[in-house]
Amino acid sequence: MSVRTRFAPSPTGYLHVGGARTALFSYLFARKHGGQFVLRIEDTDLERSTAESVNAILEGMTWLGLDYDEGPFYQTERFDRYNQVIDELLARGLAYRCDCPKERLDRLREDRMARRLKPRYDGHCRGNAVDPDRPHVIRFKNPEEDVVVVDDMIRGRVVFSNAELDDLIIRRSDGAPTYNLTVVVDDADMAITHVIRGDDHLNNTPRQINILRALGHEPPRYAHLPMILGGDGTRLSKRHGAVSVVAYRDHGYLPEALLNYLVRLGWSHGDQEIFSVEEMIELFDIGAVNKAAASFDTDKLDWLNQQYLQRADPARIARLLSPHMGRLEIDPSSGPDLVDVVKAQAARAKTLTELAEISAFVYRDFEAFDEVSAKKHLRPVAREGLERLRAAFELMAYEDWTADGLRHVVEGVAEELGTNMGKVAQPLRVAIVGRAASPGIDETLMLVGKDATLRRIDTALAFIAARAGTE
RNA sequence: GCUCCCUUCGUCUAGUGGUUAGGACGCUGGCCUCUCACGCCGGUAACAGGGGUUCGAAUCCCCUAGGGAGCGCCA
Repeated sequence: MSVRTRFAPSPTGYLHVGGARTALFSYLFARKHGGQFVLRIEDTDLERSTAESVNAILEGMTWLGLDYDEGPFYQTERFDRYNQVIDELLARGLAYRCDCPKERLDRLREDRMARRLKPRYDGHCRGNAVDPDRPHVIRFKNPEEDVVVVDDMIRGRVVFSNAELDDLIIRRSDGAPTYNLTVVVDDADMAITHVIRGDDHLNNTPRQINILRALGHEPPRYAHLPMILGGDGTRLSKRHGAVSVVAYRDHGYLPEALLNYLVRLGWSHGDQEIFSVEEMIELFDIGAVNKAAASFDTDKLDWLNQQYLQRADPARIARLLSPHMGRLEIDPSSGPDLVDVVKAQAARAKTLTELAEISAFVYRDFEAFDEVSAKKHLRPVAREGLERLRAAFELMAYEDWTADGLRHVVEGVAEELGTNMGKVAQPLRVAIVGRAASPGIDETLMLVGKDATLRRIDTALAFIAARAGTE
């Protein structure tokens, strides 16, 4: 039988990193075994499910490249099927109608809590003939004896006693089926062989297995993934900044970097840190996934993103960078090829957003010198060097404005002055970039171009003069 | 409260009875160097606690502590 996994989010929010990792692991497992990966939208909670959420989830999946073979299937479109199954359970005496009033249920709950017991429905209506025409819910008749064994691919053997379980509601009084029923029917109908999901579902699993068995199905294999915690070790939430995967895209992260980060959360392969998707598929082993929850560490994600920024095709990075330049109101087509900028800058940024910020100087004059840099490098002693450089640059023809030619000019001026490169290049760098960090001075000059270089040196000389006057 | 799950550097992890407890991020010292970054070399830092079992425990067992999940006409 071919392997079939599924990702089954409920559309009550965006796709967050925890969900994305669950989807990734399901995807990898299916791909590794040559099986299928199914997307199912669990939207039976009409109150909280929204179309925007569905779109956000699909958008996140697409951005990450987690392509599914079937779906998206929507549970709201399968109510007839669920009801058919519930009726069958009812007819076979495996489920029953219950009209216990809320007050009775509340009292039961309080009673049991007071007696230090787990709140649990007592099966009061099991033998009652409840009028089908009066308001009621349908409960599944859970076995009272024995145990249910979950042979989890990550947790190992987990045993639950049926005495701990109660007769759960499978159809609400409004006629809508509930989660534990729909999951089971869908996983069976969709021939899911491996259920990979968050470990918040581990406690639901014995109930689902019981329903599955009542329906005459063999349960699938289960793998319950540990949760992902925020950087402070608490549950992931909006407090932790960008929790939506699409927000990571907007903040300038590469999908392959996020995927790589996520796959290493709870899983590893020796000392390897960098994995392409192809490698993940080849090496991923669900049985080797950790049991303990992991904390999300933005610093490490940043490092990975920088690694990918350096290694990726510059042309592709340039395309992705363009909108980030746009956000700074810069039109890259107005200046040097963005691909050249990417080649010069890629190793210097952690995100596309940062890459755009540190590259803005190529396309437009900066507004003010970085205070610390200017104080250190734009001093009267730098004046003569800048003047000589300016004179030399002015004499250069536009077609000679090359990295090699520019480096010779700067080196030449340093030699004339009998000083080292740093004494000449740093003031020049601050003059044309605005701060003391940029690619090599030759590359930097080349990207900025002759006109802007001369203009900015003039500005810097004026700055030095003004400063000399006030001191 | 009850049931289930979890526990190695700050963080992600390797480790399956004998290791100087390894790697990565971060932090940090240095090298490279026209700056920053990259890269390279080095440092910092962990087996939650207590009992067992064993010649020998991070590894096996028990207890405690701490954390998490579930106990819904949410999923």
